[in-house]
Amino acid sequence: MPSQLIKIESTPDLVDQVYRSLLDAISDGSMAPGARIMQEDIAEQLAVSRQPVLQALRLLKKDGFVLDAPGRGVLVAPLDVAWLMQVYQVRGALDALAAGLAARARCQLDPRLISHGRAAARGNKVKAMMAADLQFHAAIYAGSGNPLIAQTAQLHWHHIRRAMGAVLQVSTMRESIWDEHDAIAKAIADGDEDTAETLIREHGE
Amino acid sequence: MPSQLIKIESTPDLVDQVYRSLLDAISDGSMAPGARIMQEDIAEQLAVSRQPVLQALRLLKKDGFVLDAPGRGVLVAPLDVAWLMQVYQVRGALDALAAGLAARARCQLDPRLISHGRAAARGNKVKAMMAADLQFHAAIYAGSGNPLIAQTAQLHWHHIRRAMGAVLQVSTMRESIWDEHDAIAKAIADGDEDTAETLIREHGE
DNA sequence: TTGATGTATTCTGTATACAGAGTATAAAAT
DNA sequence: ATTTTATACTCTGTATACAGAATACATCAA
Repeated sequence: MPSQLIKIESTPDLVDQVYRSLLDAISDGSMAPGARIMQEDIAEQLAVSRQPVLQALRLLKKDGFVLDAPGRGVLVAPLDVAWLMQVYQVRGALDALAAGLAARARCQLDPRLISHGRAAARGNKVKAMMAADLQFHAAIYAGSGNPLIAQTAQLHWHHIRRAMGAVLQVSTMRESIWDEHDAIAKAIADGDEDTAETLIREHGE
Repeated sequence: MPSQLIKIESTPDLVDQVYRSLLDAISDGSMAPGARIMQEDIAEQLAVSRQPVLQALRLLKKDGFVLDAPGRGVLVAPLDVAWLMQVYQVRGALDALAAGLAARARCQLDPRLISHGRAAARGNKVKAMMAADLQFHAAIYAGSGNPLIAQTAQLHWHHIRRAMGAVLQVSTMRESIWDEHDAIAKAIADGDEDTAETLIREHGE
């Protein structure tokens, strides 16, 4: 054996690539809600056959990002306020669970997450703010020791990201959010489950 | 217009049928954990081409019921104790959320759910017990007014069903469970959010 | 007998081909 | 002019075909 070799990354599976590509486009709004999706168009744009596109669309359908339009193929799911509230509710419950578990594990979150978040909040790039927010929450998911939480919540974040990009509620993205994040991180580090859960619940508005 | 017509049920989509068929087989244990899945075999058994099978397997992979076995296709996900604990944790959080929301809505659960459950608990058919249990919890999900909860939790129940069927922990399926269910239903009907949440958390062991 | 190498088989993923369902358009009748 | 009907077109879902990757087996050498 020579020195340790880096593991070869698994095949770049076309279906997966198409899935991510479409998910990105839908999340960042470049595919408008309600827009009709035609397999052939996508396939041509991505230079693949319709087969991977078909499969990717089915995955997105399962996630709720596209809807069946019985006679006309599929549509990008419209942004429904009620639906979004439901997403927030579920994500809130997952956040609370994760925060509690992370607190029990006395997980020490990287302080840079918060300082970077504050820096982003002072800027005016919505994307950067959301990325920092997601990173903070993802760190809590990771700290919970339950990867299923991250897996489930990740999807919800894409829905939220979509809504954020559309509504552009920059005003609500205040630095006060990072005060709350700071408090949450402290409670988790102190192993104070109840406080962590309560804070992150309130944080969810 | 004649009287209102019942909506026509959507096309019976082969992918969906294969998906359900496989999910059932995996959940009830007729496809053993760790068993290797060959697309061609499944396709032949269900009298369809490999195409729908391929897509159904991808959906199951996303759900965690089958795993990639890089060189050997896919295999039925082995029953991992750690994984199952994670599933329980997440489902517990969803249950608590649903119970709280249902309580806020002062949802009246059908009392027959509980009487049927007690009847099943006195019997010795594991399947009937689990079905009754699921029905009770599903009623809470429905009462929460947030369909996303039901959708998410449904998948977890399949994982649990799989584990139950394998371990056959009949002993824990006591009638005491239905006393707890009864108390939960009462708390929900009374609109007592905190009690409902607390009870269902404890109920989750 | 054990190890390694080359070959054949097997299985997956992607592309192309085909058939069915639905919509839209155009033409005809009232 | 409006409504109805027929025809053509478009798009999806399924089947078949093809190519590549990985494993298993067999053969050969030490």
